[in-house]
Amino acid sequence: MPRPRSLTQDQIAAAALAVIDRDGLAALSMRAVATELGMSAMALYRYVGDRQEVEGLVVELVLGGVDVSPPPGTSWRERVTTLVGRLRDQVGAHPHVVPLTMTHRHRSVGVLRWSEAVLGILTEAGLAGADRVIALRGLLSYVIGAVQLEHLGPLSGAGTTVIAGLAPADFPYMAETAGHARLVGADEEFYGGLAIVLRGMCDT
Amino acid sequence: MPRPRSLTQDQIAAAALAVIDRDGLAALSMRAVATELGMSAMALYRYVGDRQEVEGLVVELVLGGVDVSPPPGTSWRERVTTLVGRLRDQVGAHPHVVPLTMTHRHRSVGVLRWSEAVLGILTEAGLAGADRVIALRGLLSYVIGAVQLEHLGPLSGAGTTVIAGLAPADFPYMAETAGHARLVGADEEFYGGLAIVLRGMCDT
DNA sequence: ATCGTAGGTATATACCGTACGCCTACGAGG
DNA sequence: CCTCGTAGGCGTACGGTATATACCTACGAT
Repeated sequence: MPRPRSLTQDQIAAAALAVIDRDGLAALSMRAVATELGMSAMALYRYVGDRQEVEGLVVELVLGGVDVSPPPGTSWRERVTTLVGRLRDQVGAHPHVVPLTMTHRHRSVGVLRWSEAVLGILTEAGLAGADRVIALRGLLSYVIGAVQLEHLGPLSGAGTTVIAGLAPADFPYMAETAGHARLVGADEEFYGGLAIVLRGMCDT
Repeated sequence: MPRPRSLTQDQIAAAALAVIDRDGLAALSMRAVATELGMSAMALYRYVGDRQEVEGLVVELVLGGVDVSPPPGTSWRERVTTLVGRLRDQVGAHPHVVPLTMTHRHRSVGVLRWSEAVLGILTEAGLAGADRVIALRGLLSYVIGAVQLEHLGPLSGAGTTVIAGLAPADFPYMAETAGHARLVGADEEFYGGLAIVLRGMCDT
């Protein structure tokens, strides 16, 4: 065989992630990734078919790094909380990737492995059939939404500006809540919401 | 004053939404919106500063259309369920807009009005202070995540393909769950998950 | 040493957002 | 009624994007 491959897809993913972490998601382009790798833009197309595929690789790199071995010797709720927390931490380490995780989540085997682990714990908790399906999807929904809310919320404080500038009298509850919200940390908020979901999931 | 404005921002938003609904989100461009309105691309910049602003207008158009008047004469859980359902329906009517709602959610007064209404119901339910903050954010997280899971999941069945093709023996729970999942309708799944969140939110 | 495969690059196309400059339609003041 | 200034709308141009195509070339097996 002629000329061995000089690049792996992981290297491409790592280069793309480096670009995103450094310059933001908008800076991700085939040219930028190629430059990061010291190659021509078109050279990438020997390894990926598409820009979309590069994005998928980045998501896989980020989401695949989650440790899905459940912590032993604790209650099922604590174990799920740990797995959820690890997912959150991994995404939180690369905030700019958040929008990508959404678009490419469904093709990630990392998410699949994570879901499999969570399903195992839910099964131990006594859930089965449709209840278990709904519980997993509910959990996934919460995590996806919460992570996005956390990282895409106050982008440059624009959200707060809208609240502050727009007739506080018309939004009395929001105004009051905003005061409380400042005192609630991100962790407390995230794990508090998670506790709500876990509490409602089954009786035991 | 010379020459009255011939366009409102709502017309631009409607045109952009029409493009998105017809040709998908990727087809959204200043040129496409302008063509939809029968104008030159640059004419839009008399009314909008930016492509981002157009996107914001679309989100506002979609999210602002949600009726936030709580249905009378029912329990607080039912009322929240109704408001959440209306939000889901509105977004569900324009699935291609989902990724935009995420990016521009924080600047939407529609979301603000919706949150205000939900907060009112939560207050009646006896929630206050940090609990209420966490409950609202938990609810928002669930809705955001669930809507995305619903509309961005099996994009052209790619997700299912991954599950099916990838060693069912390594993912026994996922394989089994997939069977159950096919029998659970989207509505059942969505409102089932919502019920979990509402159940865990407070005791009464 | 040679040859075919496949890596890498250079070029070209089509599209994008948008800065700039021009023409012109229009409403108010004389 | 006529004129004038403002601001609407458009044409062009620039720099960016993804990617198709065609080419040269480095390499490993023969």
